[in-house]
Amino acid sequence: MVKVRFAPSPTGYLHIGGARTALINWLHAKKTGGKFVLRVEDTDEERSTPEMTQAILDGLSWLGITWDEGPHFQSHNKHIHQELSYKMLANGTAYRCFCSKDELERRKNALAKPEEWRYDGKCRGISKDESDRRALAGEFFVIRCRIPEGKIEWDDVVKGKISFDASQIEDLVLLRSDASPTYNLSVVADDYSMGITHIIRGEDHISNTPKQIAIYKALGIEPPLFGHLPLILGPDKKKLSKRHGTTSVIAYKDEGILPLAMFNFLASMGASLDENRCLTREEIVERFELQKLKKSPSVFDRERLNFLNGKLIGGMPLDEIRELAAPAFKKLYPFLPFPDDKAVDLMRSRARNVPELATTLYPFAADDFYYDEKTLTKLNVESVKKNFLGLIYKLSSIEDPSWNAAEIEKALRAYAEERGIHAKELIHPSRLFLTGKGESPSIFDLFEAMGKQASLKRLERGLNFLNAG
RNA sequence: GGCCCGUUCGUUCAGCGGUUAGGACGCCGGCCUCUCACGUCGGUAACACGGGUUCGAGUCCCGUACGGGCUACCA
Repeated sequence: MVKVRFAPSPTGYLHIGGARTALINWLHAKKTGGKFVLRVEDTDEERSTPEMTQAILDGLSWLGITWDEGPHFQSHNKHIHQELSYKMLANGTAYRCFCSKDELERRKNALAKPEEWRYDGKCRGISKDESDRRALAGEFFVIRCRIPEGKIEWDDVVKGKISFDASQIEDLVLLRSDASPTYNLSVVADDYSMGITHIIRGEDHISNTPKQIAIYKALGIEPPLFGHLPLILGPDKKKLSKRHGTTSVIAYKDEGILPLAMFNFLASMGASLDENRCLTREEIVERFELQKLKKSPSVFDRERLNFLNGKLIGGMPLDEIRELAAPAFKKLYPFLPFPDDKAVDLMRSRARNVPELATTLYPFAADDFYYDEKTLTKLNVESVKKNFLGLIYKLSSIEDPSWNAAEIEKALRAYAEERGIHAKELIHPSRLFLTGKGESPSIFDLFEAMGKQASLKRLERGLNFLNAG
């Protein structure tokens, strides 16, 4: 059975890249009927915090990524990892290195090209007896993995064949001088003990893979399958980072991005889904194929995320929209009543995110809004002063039960004809008075959704405003 | 510097030896119309370069260029 894992280190929020890695793993698990396990790589005690762990969990949950197992904490397995390194020491695939950091640094800098430094294997040849003796005597040491000669290669699930010459890989440290296990050791140990079948992670781990394969082999274990995902780039084609603005996935929640939109967006990077709408998670699972992922990196395109989000909002069931918009509205305007469904339904098509929708709902709840300056200056003030009292009178003559878009339109157009003016002369100012904006949905729908009383009140307010000013 | 990975419209995803190189986002224009959005119709725009292989190459191979990643007793 397929078993995959997402193994973040809790040293920061769940960022876009991590979220995508998690998502791909999740999709592959779902697609194959496998399991998705969550493992927190908290072995860096300096930088790991419980808050960050929680933040990552929250991020995943928000996206709708659920885990079948875990979260496991890598730090809990420390002693197992230590034992493993001693096992390697015993079978000769690892050895003690007594070089101090300073000494290593010195040797490195002594090189003509220090940047080409790799551990020189100085302690490789120390005999077992001498090694034991020095260790016993209390000398500090690290345990390093003995990388055998030859090639280390694997068939990457997404990239294809990748090959490293062992000479390029240094004898990496397995156990530090404080006896704490190193990342590569811990990862191998945990992946093995958890029965992980596919290690799907970011491309930035490619160079770790030969090291880990070497450890698997030293331990006499068959390595799992590896798949390395291309990174997500910023608009400048560099690895996405804080410099590019928001990278924490959860921050998009506050920007009004819906989890499903983000899910679609992330799933579509490097994969071909239906580009034109938001799919359900199930549909995405159906279309997903690990082997078909693109090998080259993608640029994070906020425009497309927005598009997807807008599509999602436009096509959602009304009650779902209300549930999203109501809290957002409450947050913006704590003391105002939330407008009814008619208003929500009317305004949703032009909103690309939730806060935007909430903002446009304001005129339905209150009438103290400002008028858009630009639209105001374009207004034919004289015409309004001349005609609006009559318009208000005309509209007020519509009986309450007949207050609907069709009737209102009939009345307004009839009135325009009576006065010998174009309907636009009434429509545009009405729009401004009703919403404060120069653009809105159909004015007649607006009248209807707002209700007779509120509509007329807003028209009066507008007229008074112009008369006063 | 070394090693590894990559390279189709501005962005994104198709294309898997024979296509007028397609779809989407963005942008521009038309339609709809009371405005904006939606929708719809149309337009813009790409195979990094050079060599091979082949009757034929975006598609296969090799170089070059460019981009990216890694190069810790971090993960």
